[in-house]
Parts: sequence; structure tokens; C-alpha cells
Amino acid sequence: MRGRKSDNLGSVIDLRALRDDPERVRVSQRARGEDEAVVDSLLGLDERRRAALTRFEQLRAEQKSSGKLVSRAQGEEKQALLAKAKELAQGVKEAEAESDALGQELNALLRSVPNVIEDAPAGGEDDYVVLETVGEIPTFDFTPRDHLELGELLGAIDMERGAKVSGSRFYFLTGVGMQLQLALLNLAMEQAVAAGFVPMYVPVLVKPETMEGTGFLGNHAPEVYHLPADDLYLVGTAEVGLAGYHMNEILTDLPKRYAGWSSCFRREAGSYGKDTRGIIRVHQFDKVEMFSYVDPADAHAEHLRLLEWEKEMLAKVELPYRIIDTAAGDLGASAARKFDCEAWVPTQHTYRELTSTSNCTTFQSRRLSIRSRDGEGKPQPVATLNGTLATTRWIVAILENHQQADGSVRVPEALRKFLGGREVLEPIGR
RNA sequence: GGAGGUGUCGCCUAGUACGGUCUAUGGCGCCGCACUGCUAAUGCGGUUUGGGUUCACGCCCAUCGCGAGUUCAAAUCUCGCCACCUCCGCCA
Repeated sequence: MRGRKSDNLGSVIDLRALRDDPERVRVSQRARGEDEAVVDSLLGLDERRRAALTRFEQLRAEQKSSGKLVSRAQGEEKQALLAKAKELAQGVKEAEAESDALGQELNALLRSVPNVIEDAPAGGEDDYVVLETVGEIPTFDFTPRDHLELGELLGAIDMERGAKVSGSRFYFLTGVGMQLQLALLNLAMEQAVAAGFVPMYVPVLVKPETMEGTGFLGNHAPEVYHLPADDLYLVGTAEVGLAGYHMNEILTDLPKRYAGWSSCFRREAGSYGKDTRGIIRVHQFDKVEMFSYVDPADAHAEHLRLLEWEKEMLAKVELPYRIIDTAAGDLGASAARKFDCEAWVPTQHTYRELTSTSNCTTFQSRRLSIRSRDGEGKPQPVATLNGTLATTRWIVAILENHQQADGSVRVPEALRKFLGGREVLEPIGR
């Protein structure tokens, strides 16, 4: 008879909006290639739960007033009232059990539904739309080396020893490799702070509720490392900690912008044999991530701002890239829309993802209970958005695009001050 | 890791030995009104949070770190967990 959490269920997804416009969710599910019948199940469950809840509330009110009578009564009268109260209590317990059971069922179903998309192209991984292509693809009058060959020449990357120490997809950044990573992430942090982001160092081990609330236990679940001894998860991005930062809070002063620097861990399950060479796809890397809490009405505009900051950063390291609008079926559970910036990788003759910015609308804030007050002072969920500013993978594109015939690599102007003024990274003798 | 202590509506606080008008006390702060050359002071009233419902006034449910249990009835009793503080141990 204590503690009933199911009351704020409605906040997990916008049940009211679902009742008003179920078609919108159906369209989204269809575009993602997800089950569309879930909408009817949700509506049916919702109705049954509301009825059960009303029944419980009525019975409970009766029980309360009966309790007061008992407390005041004496002798025989009290005995009679007590008998009646016992009956009432039985009914209350049954009504509560029913409404709780329906609530749990509804909750589980709600959490299985990915975010409702906003204007994302329908389809799967290959159905992205190219929005813009920036910069010139470099041409070489020599056979370009791939990033690993360059990394080894420069004494920057050591895959062999990474595998020796930790297994496949682990590596060491050595010498200028580590300096280049620091330079890149420092440049990213510098830009973020200049743009008004609060720089953050964040936990990389988080509780299940944090991981769940950010949406990574949905279709990303197999990607996530879990430490069973402590029931903690290793994050795949600083986004997790930055989203959890304001969990269970009501925010004032939106927008709030944070830039988190963290190591990121990914199991890369299901990608066996893919990108096995070099540091393109690895279990551990470092990243500077932007994270914004904004008014839902401002979410799309913020999404475009995050994209602009990513473009600014890509321009600083002088990489040719394109921007794609990711198709619905390729979105994470929490994203309503996602733009990726993909840099040209000369030896692969293709573009590879360097940044990703997602508009999660109110998906994460509903699960983590992060709200602000609307014009009338009523709490409403905020929108959350994230975007990459730089990662270890950028080293791949920098090495390959700025390489020279002798195996040296030109350092982009903006990075030089973080590399002791160095203009070129030279191969070292072995 | 071990021992002890603490956790009440923004902040502080009463209540918990003995379960029942606790529908949670008081102060600070805040809001409204009154009084007042202005300000201040004073007086009166209001003020946990969330959800549901109502044109509205309101009304209903939940909420005393979290969860489970006992009971007709739990801030109060029982069990588990969490956070913080003190001491001890261990350690990069």
C-alpha cells in the first residue's frame, strides 16, 4: 500500500499526443520499418489503465474517510466499522494491483517504441539524403598510403601491441599520434568553450537507469559493455553522462549547453570483419561531444546550430566532407532526426562518418524526467540534442587527406599551436 | 571492505520510544492584500511536488531518501537498497 510510481507513466511518451494523433506515430513506425500495430496496443492499454486508476482512486477515497471514522469510534461501533474497513481494504488492494499491472505492461511497451521521427527520410541505411558536399577531394600524384601505414611511418599508431595487450580493435596512440589526438580534442574544446558550452569531464560508467533513459538499451543494446559485478554500463559516448546530468530536475535558463570529453567504449558486435584495419572501428576512443538542453520549440534550430559548429570544426582541420540526412530506419531509438558529417577517406574512395548530430526531441528527457517550465509555469519535458565535435577517428581522415609523397603529413594551421608549432609530421626511422 | 550516525513539502526545523483528525509543526524566504510621503517595519492571508479532472471556483489520487512488507490504518513498526557524514582498514 506504499509508493506508486505508475502515475507519471504518461511522461514516458506523450500519451496525450498519442491519443490526439495516433497516425503520427504510425507513420514514424512505418518509416523506421518498425511494428505499427504497437500503436493500437498502446491506446487499448492506456484506456484500460486509466479506467483501473479511476476505480482505485474512488475506492481509496472511500477507504480514507472510513479510516477516519474508525479512529474516532469506540467500542461496538468501532468493531462494526473495522469489519467494513477490512472489506474496503480488500477492494482497494485489488484495484491497485490491477492498475499497477496494467501500468507496468504499458510502461514496458512504451519504452520499446523508438522516438517519433521528424522529417527524416524513410528507409534504411542506404536511403540517406546528401544535403551538402564541402571541400575538394584531394588528388595525389603518388599512390596514397592508408592511415595505418602512415601512422606506423610516423610512429603514431601501434595496432599490434594494442592487440597483444587487449585484443583486436584495441590500439596504442604513440608519440605524435597521441599529441595529434590531444591537439584535436583541445581544439574542439577551445571552440566549444568559445561558443558558450560548459566544458565537462564525465563518468564513463553509468547506472542502468541512466543508460536506459538515454535510449542506448534499445536497438543499440548489443553495442554496450556491461559490468555485471557492479551492474554498471560503459558509455559509448559522453552524451550518456551529459543527458543524465540533469536527470530528475526542472531546469531554468534554457538553453543549457555542455561539451563533454570522455573515452567511449563500443563492443562493435555484429561488425566482425568490417573495418578491421587501423583505427576506424575500435572498441575504445576519445571524443568531445556537444550536448544541448533546449525548449522543444527551439529543437530544430538548435540541431542546425550543432551542425554549423561541426562544420566549423571540420573546416579548421581542412577536410573535404559531405553532410547526410540519415534515413529513419538507420536512426538510434532516441533520435527523431540525425545529420552525419562524413569525411573523404582517399584510400577507401568514399566518405566515412566523422560526426553525428541527433535531435532527440523529448525522448530522453521524458525517460530521465528533465523538464523546464512553460509559459504558465507547468513543467514540460525539454528537448535534448547532441553532436560530435571531434574523435579519435578524425586522425584517419587527417593523416590520409594531408599526406605527402614522402609519407609526411601536413598539419592543418589550426592544429599547429597545439603541436608546438609543428607544420609537418615526419616519418621516423625504425 | 568494517563500525556508527544522518536523510521530513526551496532552506532550516517539530513529529518517529507508545501507528489513528499528520489533511505534517514552526521559522526563513517568496507571493497577495491592508496600513504607511517613499522604502522599511507591522498585520492578515497564501505558499511541497507530481498526476487526474473542471469553463472556472474547486475536487480526487499519490508524495516524509528509494523499494518491499505488516495493518482496517504507516512519516511513525519490520526488511532490503541508495546517498551523505564520522572513524577504521585497503589502495592508483
